[in-house]
Amino acid sequence: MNDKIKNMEDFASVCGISRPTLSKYFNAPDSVRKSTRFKIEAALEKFDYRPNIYAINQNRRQTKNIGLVVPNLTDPFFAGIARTIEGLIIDAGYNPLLLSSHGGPQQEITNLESLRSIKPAGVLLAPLGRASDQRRVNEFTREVPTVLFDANLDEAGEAFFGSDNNQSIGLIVEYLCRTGEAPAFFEMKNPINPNAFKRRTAYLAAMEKLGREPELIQVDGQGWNFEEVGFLEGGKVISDGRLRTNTILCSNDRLAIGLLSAAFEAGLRVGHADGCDLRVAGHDDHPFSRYTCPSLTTVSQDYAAIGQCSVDTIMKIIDSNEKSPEREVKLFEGRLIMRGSA
Amino acid sequence: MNDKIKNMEDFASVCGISRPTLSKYFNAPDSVRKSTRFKIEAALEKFDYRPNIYAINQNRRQTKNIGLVVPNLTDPFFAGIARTIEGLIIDAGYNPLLLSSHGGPQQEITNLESLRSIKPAGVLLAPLGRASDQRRVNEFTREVPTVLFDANLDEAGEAFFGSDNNQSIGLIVEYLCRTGEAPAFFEMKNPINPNAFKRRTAYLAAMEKLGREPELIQVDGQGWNFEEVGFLEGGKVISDGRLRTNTILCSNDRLAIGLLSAAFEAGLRVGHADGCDLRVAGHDDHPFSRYTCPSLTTVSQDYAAIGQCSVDTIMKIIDSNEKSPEREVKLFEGRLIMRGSA
DNA sequence: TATAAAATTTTACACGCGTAAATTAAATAT
DNA sequence: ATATTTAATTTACGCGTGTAAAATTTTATA
Repeated sequence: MNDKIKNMEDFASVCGISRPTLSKYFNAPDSVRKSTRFKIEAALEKFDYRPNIYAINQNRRQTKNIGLVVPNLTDPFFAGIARTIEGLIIDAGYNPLLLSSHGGPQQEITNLESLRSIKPAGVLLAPLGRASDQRRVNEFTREVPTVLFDANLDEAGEAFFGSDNNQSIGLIVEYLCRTGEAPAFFEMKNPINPNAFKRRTAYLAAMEKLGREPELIQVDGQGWNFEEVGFLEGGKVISDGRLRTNTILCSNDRLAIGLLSAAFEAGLRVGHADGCDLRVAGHDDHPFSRYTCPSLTTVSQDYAAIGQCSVDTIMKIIDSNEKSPEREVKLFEGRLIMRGSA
Repeated sequence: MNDKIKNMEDFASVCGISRPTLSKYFNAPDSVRKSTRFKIEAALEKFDYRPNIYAINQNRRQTKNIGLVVPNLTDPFFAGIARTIEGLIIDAGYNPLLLSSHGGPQQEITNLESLRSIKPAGVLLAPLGRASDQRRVNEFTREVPTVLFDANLDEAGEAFFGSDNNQSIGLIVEYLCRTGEAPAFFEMKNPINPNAFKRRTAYLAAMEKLGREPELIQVDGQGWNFEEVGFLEGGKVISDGRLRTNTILCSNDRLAIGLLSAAFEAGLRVGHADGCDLRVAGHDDHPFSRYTCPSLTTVSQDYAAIGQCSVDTIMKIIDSNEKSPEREVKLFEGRLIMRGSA
């Protein structure tokens, strides 16, 4: 009892059973006789043995690891999604490995490479999108079962689940047009974030459908400091008096947060009430958009559903152990979140 | 050349060298003769062999893994720190494993347990603080070389590096007193986040030192939704007219963000300019505090230094392969960030 | 060129587990 | 009580690497 348990062999002997049986127990506790299960669990109380994870993974045909790659963890939006999906992976009996691409295509590839060495059973990838190194991502998805979410890439992975930008942007454009002046669309000229181009296109389509003249406000700025871009460039737009409308729809909430800050400093009153100078709306229902001044009108994405669907699908692929014949694509609808800013 | 390389043996033969030499190369490329290094690297171009990480870690005395545990990744403040430290770990030639405790002591222990099975060379832990299961954290730190940062726990780990709350709170209290009315201190009655109690104590000490009457505003609220608490409870404080001063120092920026939102909705003008009703200050220099309305006056922590120091120390411990005789503690000074709100 | 030093190879063993086939023991059904 | 099913054991092998010691080759030094 006072000797150290070093491996499964030792532990099997103190349990009074054989090592292969023990191995079976650790892989599926219910697959052994009840009486032996009690023996094992009693021994587990006394000794603090746990199987060596490296030896396990070296010999298993498949690991229980699932890779989870998001574009940028310092963006609370992705941090929230990641946490949700992490939970779903654990519930499915797998071990999530969370990696952030930090907004860069190089890091994205590095993440996939480092996942490859971990031999994951599957990967859930929210790619950077246009910025991604498509060739190398495709190469990866041919070798490892992968489901894309949030942003799509041509023919990469077994499936894609994301938001229907046409529907969600259409929703808020319609709302804005119905309740006031038609919105201009505020975005970065060369946006690095996923879905930016989709949203631009969706805006143009929605405006055309409503018979309104679209107005794109495309500003300079690099990288992922969207609040800063919204603040600096939004400030210029305001002070230059370039606006033909009093309503601005931002490509995402973080740009809107910066723009709200610029409007505040310029002394503009933002909102839909009488006496307001400007209406501002965003997209994503960012965790902080409830607490901007005024609170931000936006569209929320159904990330519970997208996450659940992504995890279910990767599990199905893993279990069936075969690539699905056709690539599944499913888009989820956004929900209008009406608040003070528009 | 068309046969698959399955292991180091196979790869050694196509390189024309022995397997142990190859093993040596992968562990330290410069430890082999230049001519053989070229042979290996030429072969690496042709074949896509990479050593099996599970076999490696099973046989090494030590893995190259470093655990990195933060209280809550959905808080952009911690997400930023985590990213910084991740980079430092990689630069040191180690493999970071990032885990978030999601604000809960149970998850914190789960994280440590799951790290244990990975047999990390060392762990950098930003604990929950008062909420932590101290006994079990201590148990862990006795078995695995651990450096604490951000929040301290009695005698846990080999070292602690964090901010000097006395200095930083003292700094902003002094500033606020010097430029206007003395601040009340806004915080949660039962705060779950690290450092909250330290800051309360620091506030009381700073006020006493300046000969001012302290005023604690301790509000209800649970969990990590600090913005919501700041908004809801701050709104009550404002509407109840409970304030004896026009200046509020919040325990952290996220509370301040909520409070600013409440003040805005109540029609109060926040800032230090003439005609303002309220001054609000925070602590941490949260990534979004630049873009609140008005922008938030706060104190920034020196996380570049804290991160660097933590990584350097864990590396020193790993290299020397011995527990340091005494527990090192080092506190870094904060810097006043003067902006519009106070 | 002889010698010393460094790098490499050979040999051999270890790590801790998964897994498969054949055998034995126990639980369940007849 | 016997036959049948189910579970456990035994035996044996494999996974892909680290690592140590001794023997050999290559390179650097004198």
